Amino acid sequence: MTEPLLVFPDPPPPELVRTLDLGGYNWKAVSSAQEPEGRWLGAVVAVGENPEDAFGFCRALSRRGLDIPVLLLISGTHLDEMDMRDDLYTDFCLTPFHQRELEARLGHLVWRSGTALRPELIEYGPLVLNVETYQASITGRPLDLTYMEYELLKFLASSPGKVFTRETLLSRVWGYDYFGGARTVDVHVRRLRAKLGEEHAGLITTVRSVGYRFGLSRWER
Amino acid sequence: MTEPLLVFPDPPPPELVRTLDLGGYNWKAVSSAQEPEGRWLGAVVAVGENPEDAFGFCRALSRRGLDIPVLLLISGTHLDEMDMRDDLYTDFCLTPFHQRELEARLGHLVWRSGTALRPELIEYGPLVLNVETYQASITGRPLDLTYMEYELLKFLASSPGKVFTRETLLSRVWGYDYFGGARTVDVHVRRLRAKLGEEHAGLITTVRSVGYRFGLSRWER
DNA sequence: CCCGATTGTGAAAGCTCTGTGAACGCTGCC
DNA sequence: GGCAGCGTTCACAGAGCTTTCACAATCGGG
Repeated sequence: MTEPLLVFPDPPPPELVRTLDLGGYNWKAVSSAQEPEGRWLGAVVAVGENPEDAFGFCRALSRRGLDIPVLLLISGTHLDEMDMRDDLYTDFCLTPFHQRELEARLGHLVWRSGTALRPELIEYGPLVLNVETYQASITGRPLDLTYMEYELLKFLASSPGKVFTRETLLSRVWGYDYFGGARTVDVHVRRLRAKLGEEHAGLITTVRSVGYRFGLSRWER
Repeated sequence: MTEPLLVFPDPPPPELVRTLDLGGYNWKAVSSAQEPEGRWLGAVVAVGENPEDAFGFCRALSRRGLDIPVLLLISGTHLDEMDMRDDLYTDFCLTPFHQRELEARLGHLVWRSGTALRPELIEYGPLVLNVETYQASITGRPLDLTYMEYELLKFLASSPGKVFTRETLLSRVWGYDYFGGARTVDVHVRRLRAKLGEEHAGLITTVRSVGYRFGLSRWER
């Protein structure tokens, strides 16, 4: 079974339920962004009488670090509410909707999270991470990484060049509710560097007083 | 002026032309994917009687390596044609469309290529600060800045031409509760100037008895 | 042109941050 | 129970950065 879709609000509009069930989707309705745990394929958010409820939900999702595509169901009369809120949604569908259109949009959304957001291979220069098999290799040489090492490297390598603070890494890699010392990150980075080998240890650079960065150390892009 | 939108076919449907012009978009219609040269914000592809024309155009775009978002204009009767072609488009809009919906989708498409694809940059003349990667460069040459140097330069460059007192800089860059001497600012400015190089040291000017300013004021020079 | 105020400069002290080795505790397996 | 692998924590030392200070240079007003 594939990962479920997150649906807001709870209960959702009946015509949405119908389309989701007819399409064979695995879904779960919630009434707050605090509830969802684990992994989600995407979110379908119905904008009701009070648009702020829906937008608040979207905002809470991204604050919690759930980086998933969001499909908005919105009536034409509320279209203006979407101005300047591009960051809160991925796609939208006007209500009342045609069954076929929503199906197409859902399908596209799912396709997107299945490919664009989740490549099975993460490659950067000599480094290759196979997300499916949990294998990593550099210059063809296989890396024997532990679970946390793998997760950390995967997260860093997903956004080459971007600097992450230790707090961000702890919450995104270890879990948003993780409670532990920031030096844990240091130690894992050290072991990663050691396993990458002297030659490639520089793939992970330290940004003093900020955190760590993967790749792009020498002003490219 | 911003980069133009690519529109297919040539001539495009009149109601599309109307929306594009009303929205103030810079656009150009083409009848083949071979024509476009240079940079494009995205593409709007109207699917007509013969859907294969449009899809062929999209396919040709990606084959040419134009990695731009594509908005499909398609009638409900042709929705089935989109099955298994998720890779050819980014978003779609059913025809006949409501002016307001197409505007919203266009806006979202443009927003996407303006942010998701581009790093967050602070630019001023030859200076570029990448906020995400904590990297800075001038005339393409990378600057190796320390944390405080970077923060100070970022703050100054965010308001070109504006003069800041040392006290303001201390409270805004170092922190509102910072307790230290004002000369600290001087020293950091000096090292920034040194790293900017003789040629660009003047980017930070001293305003005697007041403070420092980044960039040239309108009245000088 | 002189003098006080302000800013630039070099060096050194002091502090913060990171790398590192080692130890601890936990878990699952034999 | 003993053991091995893993994640976490800790203490310490070194490196790098920030801040301070004294002094030189510069500016502007009288």
